[in-house]
Amino acid sequence: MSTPARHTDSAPTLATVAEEAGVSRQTVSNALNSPDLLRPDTLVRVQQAIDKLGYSPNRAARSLRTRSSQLIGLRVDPAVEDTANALMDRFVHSLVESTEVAGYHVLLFTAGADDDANEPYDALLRSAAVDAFVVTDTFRGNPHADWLSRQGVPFVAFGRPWDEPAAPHPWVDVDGRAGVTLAVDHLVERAHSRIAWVGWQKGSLIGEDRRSGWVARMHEHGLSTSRLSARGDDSLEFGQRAAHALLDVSPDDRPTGFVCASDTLAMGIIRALADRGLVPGHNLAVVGFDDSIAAQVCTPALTSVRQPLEQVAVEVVRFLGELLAHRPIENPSLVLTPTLSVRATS
Amino acid sequence: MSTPARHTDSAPTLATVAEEAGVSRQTVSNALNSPDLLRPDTLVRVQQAIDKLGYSPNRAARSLRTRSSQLIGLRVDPAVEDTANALMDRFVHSLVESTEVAGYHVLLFTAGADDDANEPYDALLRSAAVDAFVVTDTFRGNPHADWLSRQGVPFVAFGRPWDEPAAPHPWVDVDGRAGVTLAVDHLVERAHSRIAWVGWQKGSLIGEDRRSGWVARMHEHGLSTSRLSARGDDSLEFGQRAAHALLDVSPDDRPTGFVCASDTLAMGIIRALADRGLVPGHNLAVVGFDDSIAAQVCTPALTSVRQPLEQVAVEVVRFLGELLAHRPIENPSLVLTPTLSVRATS
DNA sequence: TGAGAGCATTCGATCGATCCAGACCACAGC
DNA sequence: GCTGTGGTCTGGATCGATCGAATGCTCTCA
Repeated sequence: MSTPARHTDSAPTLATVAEEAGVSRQTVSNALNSPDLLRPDTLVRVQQAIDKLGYSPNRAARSLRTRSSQLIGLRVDPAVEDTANALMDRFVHSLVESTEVAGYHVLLFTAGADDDANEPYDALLRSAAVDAFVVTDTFRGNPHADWLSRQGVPFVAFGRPWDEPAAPHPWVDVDGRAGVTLAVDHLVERAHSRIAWVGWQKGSLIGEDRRSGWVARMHEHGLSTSRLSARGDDSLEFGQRAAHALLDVSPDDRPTGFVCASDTLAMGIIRALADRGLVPGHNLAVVGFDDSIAAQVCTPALTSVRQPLEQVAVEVVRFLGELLAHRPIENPSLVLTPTLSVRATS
Repeated sequence: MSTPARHTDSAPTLATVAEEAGVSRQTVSNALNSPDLLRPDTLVRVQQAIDKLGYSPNRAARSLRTRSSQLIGLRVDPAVEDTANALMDRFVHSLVESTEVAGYHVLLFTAGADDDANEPYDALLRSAAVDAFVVTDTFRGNPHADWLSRQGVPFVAFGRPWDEPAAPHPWVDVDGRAGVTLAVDHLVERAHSRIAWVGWQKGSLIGEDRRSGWVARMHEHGLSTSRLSARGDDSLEFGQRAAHALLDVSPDDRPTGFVCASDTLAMGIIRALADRGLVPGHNLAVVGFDDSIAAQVCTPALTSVRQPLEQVAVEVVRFLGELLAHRPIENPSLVLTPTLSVRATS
């Protein structure tokens, strides 16, 4: 088997393999990159030499020559502990798996303490450390997308360019509006008619999109939305306050169902209900958004809209492949539909 | 400002900068790597040329020559959605930040569908894609550590080598036993005397370590541990079953406090209490382990042992630095102490 | 028989940085 | 004046892969 401490020895190179197989360096290179160029018997001979020596091409050398690092940059923001961040975990896992299938790896970086949040993107690209980026900004729009586009930086976004629907870069997004529609339908089926919305400020276009699903579907069901909407920041505290405010009205006006822009807000509502000695379930329902781990393990378990992150990752990587191969993408945008994970709170 | 589509043009190289500054390539290289070798006025001239051209050294070329990629490999396991996995999120963020300060980046990879889980490590190292690894296996021991050590692979572990305390590689770990001790003390202060342990099977050495904190501290307080312990897998369902079993005894024998090996188990206990119409708080207490997001947002919010992951990451990177500089590490192991995040369930 | 086509393989140059050895210069000491 | 020393800077070789052009070879067909 392998010698101990082998990794302190010098590794075999193309030249080593070539000598072992009795061919030239280029032939070994071809055996790896375009095997169909070789005569079958030569290919076998080279393969045996490669296996015998345990050879793997040096990525730095290949990268230098081909001008491609086979790395995809992904920015991870400073660790804010909330449910949305935990959501990224699922996405990152899927992304890593998908990129590997395509022969790439994922490189993580942060914005650092720098004033200019674009700087790290530029630096990584200038030094040819990565071939492209995956940009994710799920809460508000993509502040970087615009700048990156103008700079000619290759990237694919998770999240659509709200401010500029005709943006040229490829993107994949989840239909938040459709997700909320699912939630409303679900509560209507459960005989709820006064269904409230607890979401984000008007500034968040994602928030407005999700909210629009509530407004539209409520009206389609012939239900009123008046005085049933609350807007604030994405915090448990706001969810809690909003629920209390919505419930502090005459009994007939009280909502019996809550649809939220995030699981964090939904958790706040559950806490507000607990403050009042209430538990969501049959008569009172709460639906979150993101299907975070917290939604799954809390008691009672939270019904939540689940984004198909695995599929998002796959599609993002597909776009990346096209982009890096300089193939034109006929339809560089894709909207996927979420599902509803029904649990105890509804 | 910068020209649009600049990244499709060819980037400046050392030679470009050298010409611009009227010096040789080597001098530019020195300006970057050992500025003290240059005369101050030359350094300024070179710096100006660098700034003017917006030059960044090509990582592939540097990596090829210096035989160092400045990348640290980190394996992310297939996305199992549980509270422990979310914990890694915090660690990864901190790790990325710490590595950047040290001039490194983090590269993610998976074990893939391969039979041999060591293969990806070997492949990345053979191809010189990474300089070292960070290995994390928080649930059971480090199955890879042994193999990696024998292969001479440079790595630092988060989690101590339970099966071989004298293992030669550097590692950083959190004192789970001390964390549980904190939890027990906290409940004793709150006047609990029948405090149960809900943890993992005997096979898990981490689990045994945590449990030993409970056993020892209970006895130090002169409290009995008999018939107050449950062991099973790390699932909400087991936590729930265990709590029911522990409570299905005569009233005098019932535990009033629960200390758990994980937040997942604690969530199961909370659910079991809910099944019985009980809510943890004053008379009944539950303490989790990991301080996951779920612990923070569920209702009632869960008291939990918090691992100092940010500090772990910093120390791991410090060890990595020493390791890669081939400096001997006098004391290559470090145990950090967790804290207790006190919330509503206690 | 010899020109031409097609395939398998080889050779030299190259990507962009750093290593290494040595050149140049100013200044001190004998 | 000549050697020695230390601080600066330079040019060529090198890391290990791929690119591009060219070679040798076999086989076909006039």
